[in-house]
Amino acid sequence: MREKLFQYMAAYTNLTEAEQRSIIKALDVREIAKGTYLTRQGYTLDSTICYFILAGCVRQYHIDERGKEITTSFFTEDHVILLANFAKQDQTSKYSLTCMEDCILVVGDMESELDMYQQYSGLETMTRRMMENYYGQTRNELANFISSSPEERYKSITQSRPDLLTRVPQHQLASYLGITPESLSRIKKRMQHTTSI
Amino acid sequence: MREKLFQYMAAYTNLTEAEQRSIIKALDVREIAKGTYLTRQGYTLDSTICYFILAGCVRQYHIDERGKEITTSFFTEDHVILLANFAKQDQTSKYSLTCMEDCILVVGDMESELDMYQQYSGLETMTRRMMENYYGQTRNELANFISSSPEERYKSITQSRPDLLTRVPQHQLASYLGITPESLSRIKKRMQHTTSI
DNA sequence: ATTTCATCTTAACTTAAGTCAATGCCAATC
DNA sequence: GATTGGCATTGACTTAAGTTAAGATGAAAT
Repeated sequence: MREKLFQYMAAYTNLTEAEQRSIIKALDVREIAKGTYLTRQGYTLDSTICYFILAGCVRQYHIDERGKEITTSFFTEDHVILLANFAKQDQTSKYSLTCMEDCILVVGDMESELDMYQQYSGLETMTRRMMENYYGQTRNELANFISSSPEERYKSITQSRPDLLTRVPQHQLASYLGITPESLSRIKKRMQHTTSI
Repeated sequence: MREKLFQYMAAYTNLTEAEQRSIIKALDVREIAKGTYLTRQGYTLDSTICYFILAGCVRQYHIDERGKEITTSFFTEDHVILLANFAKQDQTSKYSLTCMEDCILVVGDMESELDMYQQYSGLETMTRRMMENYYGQTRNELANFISSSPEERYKSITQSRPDLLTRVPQHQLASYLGITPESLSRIKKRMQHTTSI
């Protein structure tokens, strides 16, 4: 599974293969069981921790003021989660993170990565580029969400992330699209009619 | 105006003041007139360019398939724009960027910044941290947008970015909230009633 | 086999946003 | 001062999403 990291890193780095190998060897790769929580809303968190998803699916959600559960992200293969972004001022977590499947994650500690950046000068460049990319992707995701209606969002996700349709329950997917499960049901029904003509 | 950069950089860097000064001196700071376009939808763009906003407001928008203009970002003070994220495969721009006010921007070229990273070893660390932050902020923005209704979004923006309410026309703000100008009008009217009780 | 539970769907009804058209407002221009 | 154009609001109407409640399905548990 570590092998997957080579392909991924290749796009961002000019580190030598030897360097890549020793970096990857040093990484903390963990298998984490379905149902495990990486953090829970309201719990104090270690904001130096980050995750890179090699395999599996991690759901981000929270319970809002009215007691409703709202899913705001599905992190899957090649996605990165920075717990720093989950922290409120008091260092408790705004969101819960739960593994929807058995996952294989690289667990990173931003503090100890600083040592790695010292050892491998190209590594921080790689990380910077990756972050620039994640930033951009997320801005585009946001732009997409703003510009489209619930129905368009659903169509769009069937294109961009078709795996999600089978990997996660519909009511969580609905929530992630900003609508109720009932609305998603209706949208799918509407689409059956119009696409079969 | 360059002075503002010191304060901002301080939060991300351990560069010496002398280093910071020479970096800032080397930056390309430009005054750009209201109405200027930084890029236009459909035009070929230079995806190595990035902007840091020292003062002013830059609007991101596009014309959708039905010919409607949709505003998807307002970049203001301390925000960063990476044109790389605007590029389609053919290097034309998905979005237009226009200055809503006279702006003062740091105009960066990601290529030539590589030289700077060589000269100042702490600079890339600073950029990496900034990008990690932007990534996180945008993920939270997206989570916020997903979790809230149009009315909640409007309330939320009056808290988080009250300046926007006066800086940009209402119909563009409405679009940015994912609704029509008419709906925004009604939301404001509703709120007058309920808050005055 | 039965129960339990979660999930998805359907229906009836309410609410809010979209649409279309008209009006008022203001600032810029001639 | 009259006119134009852009913007914000309002009203009437349509459409779609939210809400509530009731079934249908299926998988897991007993």
